[in-house]
Amino acid sequence: MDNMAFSNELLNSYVFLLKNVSEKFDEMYEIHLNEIGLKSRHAEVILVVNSNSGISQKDIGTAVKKDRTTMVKIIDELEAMKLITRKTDTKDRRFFNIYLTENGEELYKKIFEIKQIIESTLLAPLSDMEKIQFKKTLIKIL
Amino acid sequence: MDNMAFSNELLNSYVFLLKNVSEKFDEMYEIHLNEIGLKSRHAEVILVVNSNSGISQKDIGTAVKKDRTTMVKIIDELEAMKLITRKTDTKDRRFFNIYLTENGEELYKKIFEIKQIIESTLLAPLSDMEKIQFKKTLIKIL
DNA sequence: ATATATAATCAGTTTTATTGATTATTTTAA
DNA sequence: TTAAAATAATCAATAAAACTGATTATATAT
Repeated sequence: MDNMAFSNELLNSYVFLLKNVSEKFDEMYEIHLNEIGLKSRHAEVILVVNSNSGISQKDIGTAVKKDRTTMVKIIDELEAMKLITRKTDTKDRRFFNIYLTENGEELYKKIFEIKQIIESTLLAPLSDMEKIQFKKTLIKIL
Repeated sequence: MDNMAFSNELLNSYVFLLKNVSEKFDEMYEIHLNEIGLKSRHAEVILVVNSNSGISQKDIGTAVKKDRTTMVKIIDELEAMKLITRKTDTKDRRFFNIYLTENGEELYKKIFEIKQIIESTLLAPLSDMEKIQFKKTLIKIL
């Protein structure tokens, strides 16, 4: 392309800006996750299970916006990696309760560190005030 | 899930907030695009071609982060919809120059309107000052 | 002239997620 | 209390999107 920089029209569009900023975070996130042998869909589930120990597959799916059959696959993968365990719910045996293993908890900590690194790297151009305002604005939109 | 609202930990993470805000925009964008028979990967290309008339398939690919073979497919689809045309570059016949048809230009206008609607809807909770600051911050991060 | 490089294309594959049917279990309602 | 309806997880088949690697046509460099 003659001009690889972003065009004025695009720089003027919130949809475009958000998409690109979000992708920038995602790309960096993915690179760091690959280094610890994870894909982002695994990390995502580990984060959810960490803050909702014993959650069901279905509810993890709701949280990460994946359907029930996709969750079976992802949970299978995480179980094969020994990062989570399925335990049949004693009150309702249709459910599995999902828990992090010790390895899973350690990996959670690493994922958390990665998040911190990415945020401090990519938000470096902002002042502290700007960072706080940025977060407030994002929460307002959500 | 017991508590479907977002957890404090997640609300405190820029990665998470950005991802979710960006998804919120995407979802609404997709709904509106479906109404005019487009997928977001088509709209994306129409926007690029609109502001870079005659651009090559490869360079569109660079702009929308898709590889050469994927671009062949998407351009084929857009051509079948009569929204763009391929014309062999007279200076270097390895290239196709891609142009919007009249239909394509009309659809571009609709896509632009959709963007405006989405932005004014989703950014409604923000004050004018906040909107301006938000855009400045996004540009700084990019 | 010959070798190298590049844009577009095609066939085949991979990845990710979906649909629809099935099993096991629980809840509802007659 | 028992038969019907509902629900969580699973499985097989399929779909959608993108990629890999080989091929063709053309252009550039030595």
